[in-house]
Amino acid sequence: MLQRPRGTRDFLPDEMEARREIEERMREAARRFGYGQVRTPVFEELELFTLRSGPGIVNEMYAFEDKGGRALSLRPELTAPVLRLYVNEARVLPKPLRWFYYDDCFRYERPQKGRYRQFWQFGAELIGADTAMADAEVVLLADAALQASGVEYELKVGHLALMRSLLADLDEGARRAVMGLLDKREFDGLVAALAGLGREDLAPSLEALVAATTLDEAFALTGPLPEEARLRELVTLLDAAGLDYTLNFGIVRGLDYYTGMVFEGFAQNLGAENQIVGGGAYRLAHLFGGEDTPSCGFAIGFDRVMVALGQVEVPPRPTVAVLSTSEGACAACVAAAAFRAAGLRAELDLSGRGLGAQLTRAARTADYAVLIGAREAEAGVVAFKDLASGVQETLALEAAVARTVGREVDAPGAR
RNA sequence: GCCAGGGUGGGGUAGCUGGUUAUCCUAGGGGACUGUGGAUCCCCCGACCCGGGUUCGAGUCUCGGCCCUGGCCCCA
Repeated sequence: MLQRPRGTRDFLPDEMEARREIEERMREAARRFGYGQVRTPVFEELELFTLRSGPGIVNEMYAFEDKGGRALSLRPELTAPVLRLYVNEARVLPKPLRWFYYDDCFRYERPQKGRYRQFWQFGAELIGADTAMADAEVVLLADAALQASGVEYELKVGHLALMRSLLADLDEGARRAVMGLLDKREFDGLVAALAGLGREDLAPSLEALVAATTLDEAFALTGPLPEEARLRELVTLLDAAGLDYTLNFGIVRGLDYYTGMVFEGFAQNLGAENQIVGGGAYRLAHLFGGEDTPSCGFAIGFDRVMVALGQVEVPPRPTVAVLSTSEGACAACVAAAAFRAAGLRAELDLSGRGLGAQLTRAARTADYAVLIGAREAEAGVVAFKDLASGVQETLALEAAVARTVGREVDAPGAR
């Protein structure tokens, strides 16, 4: 038997309902911030991603050559494609651009909890704004989307300038190594690495910076920096907005194009892969041939949010089972159409079995049953049954539809 | 790429010191039941991941592969 490719998943209707529900809540959050959706191709020129992330990532990508010999790859992330879109198509649009996206990405990695080879990202990019308020807006949108989903998580906000100022003397390779160790809180390794560089003196202040939880603590370690005023303003804005977060200057965020503010969010019960959002201010457009444009964005690991949420309660939609004998088949189709037109879910019974058997099935899957046999068809009425209460009435079709519209559905114990 | 634990009907499982027709639950189909409820009863359907080895005989032991789950690495 054919198998689904490794690291991919199939989604059945119940799970899709839950995913669509959460997607819709995030989408609505973005809309309320004035963000519009963009969509880019599922594959791009390979170079787009190596320009952003370095040649080393080719191994982790679904890279391939097409029949014309072009080096392409399924997208492993969406920030680079969206910025490529901006450079290609949208350079002259009035700034700032407020865009969001929800699409699938592909990485050739070893699957584990919350990590799949095809996964979905919900994210946003704010392009062409370079103020503390722009930074704040992006963090607040990320939080709004996650809050709307209902996931419980911890938000950490930081700024790269502080750590970089402490490491300003180191060459790039050493700086990367040190930042990587700090990101993982590997202080023993850090001390050893600094010793190898002859800079043991940095260890205390670096460890203190990672532990710092206030701006005053952090800037006491670094001294005054040009970024200080904007960072202080950002914190003031986030606090005024009532955001629940902590400051953390140990956030590294991998790559060099992040320029200032950075943030990450972590959820519980996710095992080793517990980061559900990451973002920050960056400059990327110039890599793709555009002007050097300040941008800020984030990406939410949608599948991880779904794992962290567990069961998602989707508002029930009343279902009408339309049951009929052969004499009532035509009337049943008409009745189903009337319920559908009223916004209900109407399911015809296709079994051709007796009404008793049809009702047995309906009782498990529906909230209401409409029965149309020879008697009802002849009289031009329907038998309308509320499956929760057991009450049955003989009504004109319009009256039966009216019985269901706007009515709350009780606990779906009948399902 | 590395490590650990796993793969038995669609889902969940028993069998694991090798031995007749592989257990049970559930789901699915049919019937009792051709106009009224989820019950009950009966019947049916349907599985040992793949390949090699040991053996008279392998779901069971052994080797390799594939896949799953989680962890390491990585995490744009």
